[in-house]
Amino acid sequence: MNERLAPDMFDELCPSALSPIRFGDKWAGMIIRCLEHGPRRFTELRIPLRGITAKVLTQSLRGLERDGLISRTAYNEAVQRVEYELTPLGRSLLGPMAVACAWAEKHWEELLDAREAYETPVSGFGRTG
Amino acid sequence: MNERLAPDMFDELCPSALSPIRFGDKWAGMIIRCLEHGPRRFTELRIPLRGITAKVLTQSLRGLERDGLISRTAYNEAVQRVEYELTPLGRSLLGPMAVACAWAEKHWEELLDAREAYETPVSGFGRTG
DNA sequence: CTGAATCCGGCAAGATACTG
DNA sequence: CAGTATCTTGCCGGATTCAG
Repeated sequence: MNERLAPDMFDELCPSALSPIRFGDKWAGMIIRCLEHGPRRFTELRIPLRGITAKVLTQSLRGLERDGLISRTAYNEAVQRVEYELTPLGRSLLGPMAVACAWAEKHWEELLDAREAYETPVSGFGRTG
Repeated sequence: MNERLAPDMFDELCPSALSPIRFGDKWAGMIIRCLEHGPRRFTELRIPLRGITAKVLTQSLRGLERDGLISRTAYNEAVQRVEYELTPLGRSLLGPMAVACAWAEKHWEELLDAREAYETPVSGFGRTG
């Protein structure tokens, strides 16, 4: 169990501003998903969160810890090791997250259309017409 | 139907940063709730959203409109009147919002406890210990 | 009444460099 | 490996003022 996190675990434009539903800060939702199947190490988390800097990842993890959604465990070994894991409270968020994802998936086309329609108003009869 | 919006429709510290689930920007979730039972006027919306400035309300409304979640209708009458209303897409968000609210209500105490515990680490054995 | 214009402070997010 | 320190930039939210 607890296989490697795939580098392409998330879509290229994730987190997308197109979804109106957010969990925590910019990266929190993705981090929670990464922890869904067991504890993960700091560096391990950086793989699917392409390009996230250590500082930003630390910030987001601290926020989740503060909210009681994840726990942090440091091991005193030869090689430094720190693991993050979902708390029961954090795990209870998976339900609402699934609902949010289902909604986004179902209405993605509508969201795209709305955005496009707003950007290109009909023949100039926009707000100023 | 479509009674007045109560000034105390929302809790005093709403929107609260305590809930990790957000809908749109800071005010979007509350605006959507305001529109749940029918169209509302600009000034009418300002009542329950205590103290929101016209600029910020306009911004949030524009964002919701851009996302296809609400529609805007201006009436050419003696007194200027503009109404905002949920689109079917916007209305479809009420489900996920109910889920989010139920989650927050159920786990509110845990969230408070987590926050408090994080602020006051046990006898100094905090991160730096 | 329903905004638009302008200005501002604060904070989020990232780049970069450094550390135990 | 798992961060911290520092700096910079951009955006968010709000105050104030003005307009159709």
